[in-house]
Amino acid sequence: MNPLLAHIVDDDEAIRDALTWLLRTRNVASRTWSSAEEFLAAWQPDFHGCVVLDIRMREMSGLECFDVLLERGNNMPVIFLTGHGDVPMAVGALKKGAFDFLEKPFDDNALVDVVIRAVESDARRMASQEAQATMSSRLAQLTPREIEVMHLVLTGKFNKVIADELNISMRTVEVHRSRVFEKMGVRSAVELAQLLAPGRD
Amino acid sequence: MNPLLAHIVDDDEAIRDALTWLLRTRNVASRTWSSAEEFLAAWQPDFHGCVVLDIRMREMSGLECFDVLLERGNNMPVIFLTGHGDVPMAVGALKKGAFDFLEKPFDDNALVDVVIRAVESDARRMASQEAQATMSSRLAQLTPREIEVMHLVLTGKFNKVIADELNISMRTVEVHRSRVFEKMGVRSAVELAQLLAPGRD
DNA sequence: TTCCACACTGCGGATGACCACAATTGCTGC
DNA sequence: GCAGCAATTGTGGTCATCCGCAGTGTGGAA
Repeated sequence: MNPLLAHIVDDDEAIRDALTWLLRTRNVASRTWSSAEEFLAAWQPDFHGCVVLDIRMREMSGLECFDVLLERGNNMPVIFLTGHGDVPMAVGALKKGAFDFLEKPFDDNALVDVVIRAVESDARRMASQEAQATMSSRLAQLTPREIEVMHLVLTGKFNKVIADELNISMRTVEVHRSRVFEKMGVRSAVELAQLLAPGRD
Repeated sequence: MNPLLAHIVDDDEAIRDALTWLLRTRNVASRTWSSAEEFLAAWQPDFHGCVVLDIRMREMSGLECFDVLLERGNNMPVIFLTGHGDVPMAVGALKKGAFDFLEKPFDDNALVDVVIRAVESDARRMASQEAQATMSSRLAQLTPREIEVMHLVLTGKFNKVIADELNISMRTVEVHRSRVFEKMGVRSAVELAQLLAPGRD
């Protein structure tokens, strides 16, 4: 259903092939690109899995490619490979959010383990992001006034108080409140609060 | 009120003094130790600020010291300094949660900037941890039955339904519910949900 | 102009939440 | 045994919520 997938960006065909083969034996599919430019041209916001990125490549380097991905809002974990890395480079990459930073020659199993952790991490991210997308689409259905009322409801205020603050009648607040519950698919203010505040219990 | 504080662990007195002086000019206080052992012996769970940790020291290394801190549940950001670090060492430290990893010779201003970011980050952590501690102490005051009822209340169920599920009368549920609100310092189920689900809006 | 979404309001009733008053049972510790 | 806490239940009343029914007004789209 959700195939594990690694995006391999390296200008060395031997590395690409070796990695692809290695990952296949561990049940992870691969897509390969021979340059950062090529990968970036193909990249879409809905890409999932992880990125294995060689640092030293002709033209655009892996680090530059990473920066572009960050600008574009990429969410996939990025694993760097390098033969000539130094400490500041590794530190900088990790602090920017890279998933890992491995030096060549690397242990095959170690790399595959890292890739698997990365794709699994991405799968978890996708799952939580999906729930969030549902929320956003529901919130988008609310009228401005409904959103306003919803926020006040979420503070635990009585309808009477909300009515006073908005200078409208209690009945109107009730109507908005009811519509909010209906559109958000909940049956009480508590459920709404839980929905808008995930990760609990 | 909350003095910015750096814990400097380095067996080179010249470095300790230089760092202390540098930080003082930027309004950050320092405490210094000449070995990891000495620092660990003094360490208390309520230490705050940040740790500046040299990696190569006689006896216990900075990395070993870091591991001990992690076991003990240290929360302070740890900044590593090293003259002979390598990439795997830096990557390992950062993935374990180190705040930064700097190579000597380092730029004075850069280090001070990092330290300041670290102590500020710790101050934020302390603030949120404090709120969480308040929560925990309040939750600790609840009886088992009250906690049980609270969880059901937080699902948005009616008192009647909760009563059925626990095989008790509605009146009893009301009493527990009321005590929960009282002990948790809230006035409605929505406020309770907000309290137990921070970081929203 | 007609239709429609949105905001607004009132009335009255059913249901749920909350509370003061009052009380019983069981267990723990002095 | 008695004090104290936790859990339990009932009565009766007040306040809040929820909802159907009914209606007004406004601004934008067809």
